[in-house]
This record gives sequence, C-alpha cells and structure tokens, in this order.
Amino acid sequence: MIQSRITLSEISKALNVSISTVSKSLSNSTEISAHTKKRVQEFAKQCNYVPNNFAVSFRKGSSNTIGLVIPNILNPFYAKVLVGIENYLDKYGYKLITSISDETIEKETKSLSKMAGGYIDGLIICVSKETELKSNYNHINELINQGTPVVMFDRICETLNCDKVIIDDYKAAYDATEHLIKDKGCKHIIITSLIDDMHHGKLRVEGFKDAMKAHNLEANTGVLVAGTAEELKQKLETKLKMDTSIDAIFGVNEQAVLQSIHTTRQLKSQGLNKHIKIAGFCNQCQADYNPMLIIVNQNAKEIGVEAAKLILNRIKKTTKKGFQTKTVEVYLT
Amino acid sequence: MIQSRITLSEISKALNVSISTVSKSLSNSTEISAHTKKRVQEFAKQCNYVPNNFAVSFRKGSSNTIGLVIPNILNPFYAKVLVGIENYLDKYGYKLITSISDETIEKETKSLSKMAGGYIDGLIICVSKETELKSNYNHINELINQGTPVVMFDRICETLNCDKVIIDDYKAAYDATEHLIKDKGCKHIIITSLIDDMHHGKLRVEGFKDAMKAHNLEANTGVLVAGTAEELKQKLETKLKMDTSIDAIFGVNEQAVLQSIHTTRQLKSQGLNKHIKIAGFCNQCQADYNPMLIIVNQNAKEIGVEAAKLILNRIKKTTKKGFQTKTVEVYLT
DNA sequence: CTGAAAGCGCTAACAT
DNA sequence: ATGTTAGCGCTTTCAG
Repeated sequence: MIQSRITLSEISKALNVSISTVSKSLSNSTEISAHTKKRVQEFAKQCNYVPNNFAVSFRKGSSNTIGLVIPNILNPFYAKVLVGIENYLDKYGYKLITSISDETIEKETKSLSKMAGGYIDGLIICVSKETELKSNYNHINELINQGTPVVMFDRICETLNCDKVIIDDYKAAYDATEHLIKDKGCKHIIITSLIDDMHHGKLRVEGFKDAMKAHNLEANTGVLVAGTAEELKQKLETKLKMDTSIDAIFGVNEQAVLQSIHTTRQLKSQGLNKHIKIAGFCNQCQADYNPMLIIVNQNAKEIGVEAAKLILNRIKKTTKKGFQTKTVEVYLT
Repeated sequence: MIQSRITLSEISKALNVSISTVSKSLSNSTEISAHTKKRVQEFAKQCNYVPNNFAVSFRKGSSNTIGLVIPNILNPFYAKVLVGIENYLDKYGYKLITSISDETIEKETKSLSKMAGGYIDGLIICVSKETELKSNYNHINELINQGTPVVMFDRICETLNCDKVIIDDYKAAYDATEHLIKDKGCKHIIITSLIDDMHHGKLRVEGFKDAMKAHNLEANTGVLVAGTAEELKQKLETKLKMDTSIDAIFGVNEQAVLQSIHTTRQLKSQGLNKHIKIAGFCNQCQADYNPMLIIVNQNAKEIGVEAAKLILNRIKKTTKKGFQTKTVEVYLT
C-alpha cells in the first residue's frame, strides 16, 4: 500500500514552492495568489495527488468517520436503517464503518474497542439482544466517557448519556390492532411474539392488549410467545386448530409475522377454509408480494437519517442541548 | 473527540521510563524485562489506554482495514456476502468499511476515492450495474495502479489486474434446469429474467437453454425478459394464460423468482388450478417459508469468505502468483 | 502572499 | 534491558 503516492513535499519540490504553500493552495486558502493556487492545483491533479487520510485525521484529531454497530445485517430493518444513515452521511462527506454484533455482547464489545482509539468521530448503535438482556452497557459507557458522541436506536437504554432514536412501539401496535378491529372488522385477534424478552417487544404486546380492551375484546388468552420460530409454529397450529373463531394474527416482529404467514398458508393448503388476516411489524414483506398484509412500517430509513442527523449535530456541536430521544413516526401499509 | 485519552508519552512520564519502553512493553516485546512489562501493562490498563489508531496506521502505512463496495445492501445476496467477509476479516483483526453504490457509477467512484488515500489496505467490490454496462473501470484501475489489492466478485471484468470470485452461473442454471426435468418431471419450463443485460444473466439463460436442448425440449419460446418487475409480471401473466402446458418457471435472479412466485400465486387465487414449480437464483426465499421452491443457493457467505481470503493473501503477500479467479460451488436447496 | 518550523502519537533503527 | 531519536504527511501558527 501507499506505493507510488505523491506527497505534498514532492509537489513542493517539483514546483519550487514550500510545503505550506502547496497545502494552502490545495485547500483553496485565500492566503495564496490565484496564480499559484492554479499552478499547484493543476499539477496536483496531473499527478493524481490524493491526501494521505491518516496523516490528515491524525493531525486534525478527527476522522470524518462514523461507526455503526447493528445486530444483524440480514434483517431488512437494520439494512434499511443502514441505508438511511449511509445516504445522509454521504451527503455531508462522512464515511461509515459498520460492524455486526450477531446479537452477542462479545462481538459488540470487540467492535467498539476496535472503533475506539480515534477511529471514529461518533457511534450509532442498536445493541445486541444479549446486551439489553444483561443490561450491560459498560463498553458503550467507556466510549461515551472517552468523549465520543453516541446515538442509540431501536433498542435503547434510558440511563445512558446519549441521543436516542426510537419508534413509539406501544402506539404503533395499538393503532395497528385498532385498525384490524375497526376497519377490518376482526374480533378474535391473537398476537405472536418471538421477542417477548425485549423491552420493545413487551411494549408492542401492551399496545395490542390495550387496544383490544378499549374495544371490549378479550386479549389475554391470545398472546402466543415463543423463543424459537419452530416453537411458535407449534403453538400457533395448536391454537388455530383449537379456536376456529380466530380471524386475525398480529405479529410483533419480523420473524413472528413471517411465521404466522407461513403457518396459516400451510393450514390453508391442508383444508382450513377461513381467511385469517395478518398484521404486524415487518420490513421485508414486500418481498412476499402479499398485498393483503397490514404492515407496521417502521420507517427504518427515516430512523437511520434521524440517527445520522443527531450524531453529526453532536460532533459539530451544533447542539448544546441535553441529550434527546427522537421518536420517528410509523405508519400502516 | 480524543478528549481525555492518555498517550504513550504520558504513561512514560508517570512511570519514569522512556516512551519506547512503554511502546515495546505494550506490544509485549522480548526486549523488555518481565517486571517492567507488567508494570507498564497494568498501568496502561488502569488508565484505559487505547492506542491512537491514526498515529499507528499513519506510521505503519497500513490501516488493517478493507473496503467493501456493493450495489445494494437490501439484496440478501450482498448482505450475506458481507457477513462472510466480516466474519473472516474479524478473525484476522481486520476492520471492514462498507459503501453502497446504489447501482450507480457515480456513487461507486465517490466511494473509491474516499477509500483511496491510504484509508484501506485492500478493496472488495461488486461493481454497479452501470459500471458493468458501460464497461468503465477507470476508477478501479486507478486504485490498482496506486498499489491497492482488489478483489472483484459476482460481476467481474476479465481484463482487470486483480483476483476474482464468481460462481459458475452457466453450470448452476444448467443443473437446476436439469433437476426440474429429470427429477421433477417438468417438460414445459419457461425462464424469467430481469438482468438479461448483465453478463451473468446471459450465462444463466444459456445454461437453461442448453439443458433444455440436451433433453430435447423447446427453450427459445420460453424466455421472458423484462426491465422492470411490473413488466415481467405482465408478460408472465399473458404467457401463463396463453400456454397452460407450462409446468415450471425458472427465475434468473432474486426479483424474477419473487415475481414468479407472486404471479403464480395470484393466478391460483383467481382459479388457475395447475401446480407450477418454481426454481431459480434466490437468497431470501427461506423468508417466504415455501419448501416447494428449488433454490440455487449461491453460497453467498462462502463467496465473501473466499474474497476475504484472497485479499488478505494479497496484502500479506502470501501469494506471489498471478491473479486468480476462484469459482465457488453452488448447490440446489 | 509565501515560507519556516513545530508537532499530532507512534514505531523502529540505533545507541547505550 | 532501556533510552534516544528520526520521521511518517499533514496543518497551522508565526515570521517574513
């Protein structure tokens, strides 16, 4: 690496000017005459001059790079958040370095320590499941104490000193449930969850329950919680066979929605004749080309954009305000 | 940033030793006595010492960072490749910096120039559609000429001086088609493609045609090519209604497979009674929970791993050999 | 308007 | 076994 790259000093020699003149010319400083600037700039271009990023970052003490840590890139929710962040940062000349935690605190910590040491100007993170369950935020706090601005999204920790971006999980679930009841005429709705150990998972179930109660419908018997997709499938099958009055399933997360679709589709091919509506939190259901679904669009890209905005504001010190929690609007699709 | 971070010099003062003693101790050099090493290491840990990555990279002239440029992170094929790369690099202490080209040559070029300037030790790239169609590889050549090792995958350019990773598109399509014919008893297979302008798209169609011919089946009338998913849908509907003998659809890419599933499913709900088998190149169909699909598993993760291997070998100069093109095995699922 | 020089934090070659 | 020192490429005072 750094093989044939030309440096300021070489340019300065070739042009018989000082290094600082070259440096200033290339940054278009007003201190330098138009003539010299032009000469230097043209020569630099000719030689394919590219500044050594490390020297620059080292000298300036900042890298124009934001770190992103997400649990899983195969989940389209996170992929979309990434796209939102990337687009925004790109506009402002910032680079993005991404790490995947695979839902483990170990990989997460490792990533953070790699990113520490001046590698990043700021961190955007959705913590791993393990991190949230264990409530262990030391690795993040270390970065914060080091002075690196942090933005958490989706899975947040109230007590950390950083900005946060979330959606109103409770309200989203409430609204979607109400939509099933009022607009779709459903009365026997059950809810499926594979993330009932997570905070936002619980919030969504609460939203569902309260919406049901508000319409005098029974909610408690229809909560199907499982640890694995397979387990959920079993429970769902049993439930659907036992209670044929069920007319809708609400899925609390990506996998729960997909599994619900799958299971009902399978039961149908086995002769179940009833049409069961499906709704829920899902970011890849356009892939399924199923227009009948009612999807809570989490607006993932927007979450990304908001997170990126917050972090840049913090870095550029545009905001002096205390840390804020931004709630991104969601909508039904 | 870099607020309260402690430096080697500060440690050296605190401990009354020289900077180089500290440096050597922390890198566990044999030159230093066990006692001193221990003293320094413990103190450093206590102070939460983190080396300044930029100073290190700057000094050493290398960054332990690989750049990755892909067209679209929402396509699970690329997402899986990323995961493969990330896992492998992580094992060897390398970081990954990712950029999305959105299938445009402009964003791609921009990303590369940001990554130039010593920011990365090597580049792994799947070029944008535009890049391939225009056959414009200047931006990549520039990096190569600068001395940065490059690995291309999936969409490659034969003439570039770099390692490459591909799958045998022709063979994969041939085998899948043959599987439909021999094992599934299909005789009237049509093929759908949304990437017939791309090289690997054409190869796949060739594989399909040749397999059909080898079994004395008519192939040419069953090639459905389109520029958009919507257009494909129209053509497919027309075709399926016109020719009721069709018993299988082969999708050449992600979207073509999904659209084929969708369209047949829709026709079915409209009364079409025939079962049409679907096969093709797809990386997200587990999401669809449809066990009847025949999927060409592109082994995306493996492609990522191979690409990562190649780039690290090049960087560490393990390989002195000329540039190689690695073909990753695929299999039917 | 241009140049000289210091120094960012670290590594490694070279003393001692 | 430890210390001294030069210098990576760049920006940025400060002097001319």
